[in-house]
Amino acid sequence: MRAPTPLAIYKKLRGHFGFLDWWPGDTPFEVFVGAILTQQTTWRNVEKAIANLKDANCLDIKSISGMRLEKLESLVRPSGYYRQKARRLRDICKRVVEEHASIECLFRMDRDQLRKLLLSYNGIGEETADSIVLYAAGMPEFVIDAYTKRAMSRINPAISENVGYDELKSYFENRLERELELYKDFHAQFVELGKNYCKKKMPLCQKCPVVGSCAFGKKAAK
DNA sequence: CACCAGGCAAGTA
DNA sequence: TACTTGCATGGT
Repeated sequence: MRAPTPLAIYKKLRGHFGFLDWWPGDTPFEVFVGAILTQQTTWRNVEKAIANLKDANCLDIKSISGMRLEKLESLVRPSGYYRQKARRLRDICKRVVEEHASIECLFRMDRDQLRKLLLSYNGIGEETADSIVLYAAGMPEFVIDAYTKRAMSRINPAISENVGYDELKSYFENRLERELELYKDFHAQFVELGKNYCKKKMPLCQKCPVVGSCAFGKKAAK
């Protein structure tokens, strides 16, 4: 049994979970902030932080870039690592305001240039940069995260859970059409799969919707 | 109680 | 280059 192709995996997930209207945010800036705050944290906690920023009427780049650090810390506290995140978020917003005036201007950049610029900010790594490019700027950039690595390592024995970020990203991009809605929904499907069927404590994905093609599941079923 | 969540950057060898 | 460590709240 050969490992399923990315498109075959997507079709199975899509059939199981349906289309996921994922990471909606009222504005691109809200998505941008959410992408940074959600690092190594549950979305539930990020929602609290975002709600705090909204309640304080501060969910805009000017407010955050000029805010006192202690105030921003108190607002984003529920998202965890709050001191690091507050400082990094503020510094990133400051740089965007100073060097690009607005998020809208930033997002008018070429896709590769935007990604490189985002990576140059302290606090934005590969996954966050790609998430921002894909969901906030709306450009097709495939996102890899811990769930994607874990799920793929179980679905395809040739892929290690410790696979490099760029390596796995290229694996998908080389086998899929570069299409915005596909990239957005595929990543959402992987997160849904991860949360429901592919957690660390669930080494055998018996109920996994991709189980028919999952080597790990078949091995366990024997 | 222990363990984990949609990472990142700085430090070490 | 490749590993290790600190960061922190909130849910199960």
